[in-house]
Amino acid sequence: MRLSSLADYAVVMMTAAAREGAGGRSNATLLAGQTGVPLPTAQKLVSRLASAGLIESTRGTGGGIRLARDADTISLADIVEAVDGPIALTACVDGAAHDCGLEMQCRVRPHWHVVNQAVRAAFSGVTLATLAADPVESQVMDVSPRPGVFA
Amino acid sequence: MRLSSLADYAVVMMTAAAREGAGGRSNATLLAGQTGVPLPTAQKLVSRLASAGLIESTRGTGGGIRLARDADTISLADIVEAVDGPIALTACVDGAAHDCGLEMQCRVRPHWHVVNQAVRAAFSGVTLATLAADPVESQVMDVSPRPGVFA
DNA sequence: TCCAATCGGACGGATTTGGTCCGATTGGCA
DNA sequence: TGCCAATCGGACCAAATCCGTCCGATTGGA
Repeated sequence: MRLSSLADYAVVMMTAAAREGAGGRSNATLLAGQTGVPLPTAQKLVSRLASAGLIESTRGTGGGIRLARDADTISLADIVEAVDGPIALTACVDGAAHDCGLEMQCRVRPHWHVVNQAVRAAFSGVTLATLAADPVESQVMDVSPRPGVFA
Repeated sequence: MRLSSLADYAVVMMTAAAREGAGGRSNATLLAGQTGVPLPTAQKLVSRLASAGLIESTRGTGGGIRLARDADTISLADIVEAVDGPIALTACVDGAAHDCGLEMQCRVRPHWHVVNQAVRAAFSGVTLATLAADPVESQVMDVSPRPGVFA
């Protein structure tokens, strides 16, 4: 039940990218410097995030990356799935690969689907805009929904 | 974001053990036969589950294992944490080990705590009694639209 | 007292993950 | 128009973790 390091890094990098503003451009080298992620790893993540359609990348001199959508339309689930693949607690829940090996008419399986959806909902409920918000406010009261909260 | 195979097996085995009834005794060999889990692996799991206090094991001839508590007081979170360790999405959320490596005053960290709690709640909400219940009932409540599928 | 049955911990192999490097592509500049 | 610099994109390799197996320790019955 632990998130992969790559996914963790990706979230941090996307948060840094979001702080550049809507049209602000950045690049892998810059993000690596801001976040502390090793540069080669940052490059790999940029590649994956671009493939998933979360960021747009332009090559060549003066190129860089840019958020493909607004920050409030990108959820934590999007980022994690872009790096780690679909959020699937067990092999049963994702469509493919039913080589469960366990003979019996698995009684547990239908329940996994419910749990999996709950987990995914927890990730989908957090947007990148929330993550990029001022840390002071979010640090003090996170769960309580104060009125007029940025985002 | 995938559960370990060991944890998956443990859930299946605990479900099988719960179907033995409150005071019903079983053993690692029997559970392995019922669930399809390889015997050595089943033994390892029994060991861990006993250490966590979820089951009580007695050695010697005629020994075996037995649920330490009622099935409705054992949650999915208990089983998973007994095998995989604490449910912690990142290294930040579990108390120890703050060797994050990332310099900056991590803006993302306070949010991880919220997500982690939500995930843990999803696991805590499902009891072993629910898992051991008649699959027909749980199947109806399930999202799976097609009738009479599984396996 | 001996024997059989069961749990408990230790070891080795295998798959996945994470990190690094080099090539392909593009825009700017002389 | 040709060259060069900067950037992304994919492939390779090492490391760590996870899974499966085996053997020893312990206990109750005959």
